[in-house]
Amino acid sequence: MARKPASVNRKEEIVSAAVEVFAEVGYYPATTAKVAERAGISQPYIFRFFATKEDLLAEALVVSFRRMVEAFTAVIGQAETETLEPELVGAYIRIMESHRSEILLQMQAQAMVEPRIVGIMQEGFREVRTLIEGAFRQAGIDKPKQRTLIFLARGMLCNISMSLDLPDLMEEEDV
Amino acid sequence: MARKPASVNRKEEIVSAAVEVFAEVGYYPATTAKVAERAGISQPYIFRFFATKEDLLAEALVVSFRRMVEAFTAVIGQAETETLEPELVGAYIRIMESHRSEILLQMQAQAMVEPRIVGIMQEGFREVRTLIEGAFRQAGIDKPKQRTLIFLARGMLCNISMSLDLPDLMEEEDV
DNA sequence: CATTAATAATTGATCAATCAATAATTAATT
DNA sequence: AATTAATTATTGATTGATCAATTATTAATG
Repeated sequence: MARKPASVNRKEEIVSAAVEVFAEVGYYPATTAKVAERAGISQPYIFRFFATKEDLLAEALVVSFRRMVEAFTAVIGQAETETLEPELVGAYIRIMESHRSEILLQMQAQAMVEPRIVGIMQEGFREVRTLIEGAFRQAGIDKPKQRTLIFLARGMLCNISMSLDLPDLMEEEDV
Repeated sequence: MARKPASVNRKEEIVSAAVEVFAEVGYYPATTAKVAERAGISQPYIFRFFATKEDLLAEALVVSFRRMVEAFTAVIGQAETETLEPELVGAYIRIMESHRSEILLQMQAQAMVEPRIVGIMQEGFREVRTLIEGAFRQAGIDKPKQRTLIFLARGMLCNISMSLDLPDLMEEEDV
């Protein structure tokens, strides 16, 4: 077989492929062979970069939380007090559109029991929560804790609405 | 091996065992052997009642939604308008306490892609949503659609808080 | 030519599902 | 009532497939 030319980003390419495949078929049913195929490399070569499939999942989750935190941080850095919350909502919607697979993967991980994965999810949630609440408080928004809870809760329902293809779930206009 | 005496509830016993085991280790990593052990029967005997492991999952999910709908229906049938919403919240919390595993299983299924499972989840969510919104509307609660969304959203965040052991996530008292 | 990047081939374990056999129960027959 | 026949409930043993992970090789690069 013709060999693939070397790449500096091999590791990132594998993570991106993994996120997609894990989201498409589910982490457990997903095979490392499929991930490799998506990344355009051979299956064993994944294990040059990740000791186990779970390591790969862990890295994918860390990346997805990092992206989210960076997106929110950018908004917080430049939004006016009045528009802060809707802009954070907007940022989340943009992530859901541009990185749907990462959200789908996070959803899977929310129900996993592997201690390592639980730890990463705890850390990710705590970081996001702290960031949002701090921003609300900073902006002088009333009842920041409560507003943060509602913000996160809506996000989680929004995920389900997307994953199960139930747009009605997010309808809120009472006429 | 000494045979187990016949039981009329075999099927329900298997479903209950499956819910527990699926919740404890995850649906995919869970083996039919573990489910059988929990149910106190032999592994192959599961397949007398369920053609596939997925069939068993499907039945478990249907059961879990039925329980939830029944609990909410009972509250709706007897609650005063003023206390309707808090009582529905109370009913949900009681389910989370008494049937934690069913909630954990629903969470897993929220991110699954198997068409059959997606269908069951869609139907379950739609039924719950319709039930709650109808009750809010019936009770003359203002903005029933919006209130339903918030109710469901809180429920979903509450699930995550439970599954990831992050009680802080549901703290809402601003002092 | 030595090092690094990559693949091919293989393995060992796991598990859903099948199949054939047996224990328990019920029904029929004396 | 005892005996037998038929049916149902349940298990033991096995299989065929799948897959993460390892090892041994080969191609590229500087």
